[in-house]
Amino acid sequence: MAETMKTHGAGTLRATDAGGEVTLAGWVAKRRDHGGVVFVDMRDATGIVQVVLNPEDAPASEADLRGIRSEYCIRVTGTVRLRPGDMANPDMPTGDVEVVGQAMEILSPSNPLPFQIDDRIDVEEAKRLQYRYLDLRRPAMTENLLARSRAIRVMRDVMEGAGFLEVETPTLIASTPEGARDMLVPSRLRPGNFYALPQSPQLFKQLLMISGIERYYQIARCYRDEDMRSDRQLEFAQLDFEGSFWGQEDVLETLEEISVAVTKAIRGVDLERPFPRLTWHEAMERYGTDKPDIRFGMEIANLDAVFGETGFKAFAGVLASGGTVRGINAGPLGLSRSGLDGVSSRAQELGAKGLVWMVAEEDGSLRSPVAKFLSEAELADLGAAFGAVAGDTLLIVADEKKTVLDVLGQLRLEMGQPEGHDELAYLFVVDFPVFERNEDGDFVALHHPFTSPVDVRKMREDPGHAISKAYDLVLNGSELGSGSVRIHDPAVQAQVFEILGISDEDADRRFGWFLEALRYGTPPHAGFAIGIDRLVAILQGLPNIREVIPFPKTQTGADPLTGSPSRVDDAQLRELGVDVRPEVKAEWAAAEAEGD
RNA sequence: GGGGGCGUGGUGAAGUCUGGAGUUCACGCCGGCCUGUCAAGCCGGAGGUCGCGGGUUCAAAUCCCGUCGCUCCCGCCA
Repeated sequence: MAETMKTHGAGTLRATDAGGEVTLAGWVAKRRDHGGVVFVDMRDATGIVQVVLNPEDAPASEADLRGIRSEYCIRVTGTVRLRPGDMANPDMPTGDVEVVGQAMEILSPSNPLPFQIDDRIDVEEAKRLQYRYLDLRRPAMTENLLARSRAIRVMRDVMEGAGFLEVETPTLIASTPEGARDMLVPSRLRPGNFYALPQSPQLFKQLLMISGIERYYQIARCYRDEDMRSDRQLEFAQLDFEGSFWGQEDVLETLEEISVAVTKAIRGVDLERPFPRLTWHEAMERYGTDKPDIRFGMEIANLDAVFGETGFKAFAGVLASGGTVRGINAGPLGLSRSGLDGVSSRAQELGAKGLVWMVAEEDGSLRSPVAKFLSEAELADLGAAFGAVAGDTLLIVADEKKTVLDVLGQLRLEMGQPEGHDELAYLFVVDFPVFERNEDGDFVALHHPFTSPVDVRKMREDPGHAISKAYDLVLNGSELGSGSVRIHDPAVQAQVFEILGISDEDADRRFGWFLEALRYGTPPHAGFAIGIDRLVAILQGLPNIREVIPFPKTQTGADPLTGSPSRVDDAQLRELGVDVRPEVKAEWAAAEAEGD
């Protein structure tokens, strides 16, 4: 690569470079001025190396030599040498060598810093985002961007190797009010009209299948105008791909290839294939969630049979009304009475009416406030159902099924989820239902309405229990992405819309262009989208995806660095044919009066 | 839309419960000394609207009300 201002990367120098003359350019990560000799830890994109500036070598004027400060941008020409005596620093990759400066020039001084650029120092995230360009100088952040770049490159390698064509789809598209809120962009050429930013390239990639592309992929930027979380941003990146004449197995196999390659590239670990698979039903029954963390056991046990004829009124009542009794063996928690009561109130916070705890004793009995209401046989069966050994804590919830699974699934995570990220548990969740009921009791698509059912006739007869050809990829309890075999038959698509309560006119108005396209020899096709931010964050062992996004938004959608989002001139709005509503302007005025 | 946590010199924290002089610690910054350090060391110094507004009180970083910002979570995210 052409590089006229420097000959080497600071972090690349090794003992084998000793004796050579180098020119480095980078930043002052640390300065240690001994009055005579000055040590400078010099950092560039490749890492850090120690530079020795000795006044006897006259590498610079006395003013420059004493004047350099943290984060000054400097250039040094000098000789690489092995560090004398026992001065090697085993904690640095470049610690065997140092650069003896013969010439040092200050390329660009730096203001005093708003915070120290040091991986060992915690700084409030808002401050980091305000000065993100400084935050990104930290080696840990550089490392995150590197991991991200590497992940994307490996994804491209796998896709290109498999004959996929990278095709870009538009980001100014029609709004389809379904699913997440759309990010809207007003149109100047058609005042009062709006584009939406894509929540995913879904329909465009299906169009590409109809176009005969057969194998498409894209590193796609997607937008969802919903509230943020540690694993959700307004805009995010996905590896989106789709294949014609493809089924579920083709997609899952490709996903394994991608996951294996990315994990190898970032973590240096070889994953075992095939990945475990759970049906959606199994995942819900055993883990209380559709994205189980299977790095630990603590599976949910169904206790309905144990309490089939119980005299314990609370459980009997729940069972009589169609509910269920289930529990988890949380292992040797060693909690006091008040600690256990704390777990109980946590369960109530999560929506349970109550929680029964039991502790297995040395003699095999179960200690619990409700033990006196249970028969010998019930207690024995319970211990067996949980495989309880002395010291184990059993947590039992009785309620309607959804509540029980919700509460136990969450408690399971809170009691058992491992802290670290050393272990990586990928799995596929398959056989999702086609529909779920919303709060009004209407059917809504669990995945999206273009997902193919396994059996069309069964779907018509009993939509509530219909299985779809949809699947998710899960890593350590996080949903990395989802995909499905799509509907390629317009008649099936019409039936799905019908069950969803979307009238022909509605479907035609919103998706007519797409339904029309389906009528021109659409190949069977299937695909997937992997959330790149989440994948890289988990592989890097990070708690939130902002760490792997160079310029993320805060939870309220702001960028503290650039000040977005911001108000715009009335003149701009007028051109667009839109106006800010009076009540919003009133809020602005009130805030200004407050001196905000 | 709702719940929890946080906001104190440039940075991070303690102080807040139980009101009593802007008090403390570490880092950074500025100056001095110092030629082998590597989170250099020693000496000295500067630096504050305790997020903001209101209230209670003789007295508020501390108690009360409101508000803003950041964050975690629920809702939401087909």
